[in-house]
Amino acid sequence: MEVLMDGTVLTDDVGYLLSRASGLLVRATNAALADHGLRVRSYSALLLACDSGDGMSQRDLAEALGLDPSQVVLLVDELAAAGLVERRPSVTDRRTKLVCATEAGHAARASAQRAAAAAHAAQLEELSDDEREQLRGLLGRLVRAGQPVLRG
Amino acid sequence: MEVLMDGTVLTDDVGYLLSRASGLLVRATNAALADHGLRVRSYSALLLACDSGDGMSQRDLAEALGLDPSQVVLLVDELAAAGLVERRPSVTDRRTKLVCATEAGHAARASAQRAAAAAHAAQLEELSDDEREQLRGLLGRLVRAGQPVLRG
DNA sequence: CGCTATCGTGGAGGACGTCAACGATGGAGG
DNA sequence: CCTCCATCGTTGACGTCCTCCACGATAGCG
Repeated sequence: MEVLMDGTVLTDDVGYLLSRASGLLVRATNAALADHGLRVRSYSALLLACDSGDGMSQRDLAEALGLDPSQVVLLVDELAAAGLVERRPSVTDRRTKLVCATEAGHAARASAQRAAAAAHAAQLEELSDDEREQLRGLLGRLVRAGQPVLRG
Repeated sequence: MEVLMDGTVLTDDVGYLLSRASGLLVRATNAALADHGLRVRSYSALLLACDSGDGMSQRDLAEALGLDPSQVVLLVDELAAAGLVERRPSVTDRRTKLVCATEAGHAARASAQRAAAAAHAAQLEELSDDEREQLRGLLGRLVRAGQPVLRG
């Protein structure tokens, strides 16, 4: 067991700060994405669908997003209802449905990404470029250590 | 790949990593605190109640936790039902109720803190002490920048 | 052909976030 | 003193999110 001085003061606890910082950024990004009819959840799913050219199984989507597969159903339903993605049957496995971004989906992604990046930058303006990179590196290692199978 | 734009790849997005890392830590800490009948929420509130000797108004609790005051009501109800805190009337303002930790509350805090710190350390073992400190500093600045009024 | 695993889907239940309203109290101004 | 408004705790409503369990359909293996 190591030095456990973390958390003696709540506002200095890494977990507390992580939760608060995440909440602040999510809220700000949700507000920015509202104009585009998206939320962080659906926007993230749209991003993944766009970036995987051939489409992405809902199972892989769930794993990449850290969600339960049952949540992905509603998420894809919502995106499909908006015409941003479509479910295409896989030719190799008739159980899986590949989530593919439509042309409208790619267009929405482009404009939504600008809005998200703006909110993002506003929320992170406290940090310099180097510090942002530092933060990203540290968080990336934490996430990959806690969630071993992570594509990318 | 040397892409420097945030969000071009979802798994490199600071917001995504923040949300995932926070979720991982919260889940692990909740599991560790379950044996003590606490969750991260109630544990955090208990910490604040313990550390403010004279007690803490529910309004200040809400602000410190970043919650809506209405949520604090149920939170304190739960802790009070478990005998860990008690609501004492303020002598200077009869509207406010000061949340004070009982002796059982202080005891529970001590044992729960060990469990929480263990889960904490396990989840953060990927990082060195220096890096943890770095992370804490960066997150602290983010939170304080986004939530100007924050007291220790 | 069975047996087991996986994929998408649905539903139940709880935790959580947000907002609006209320009674009780405090504080400032006429 | 009395009136107006702000604040504190509380309640309720509504929507989002998470977790788990179960089902039909399909895959893969022996």
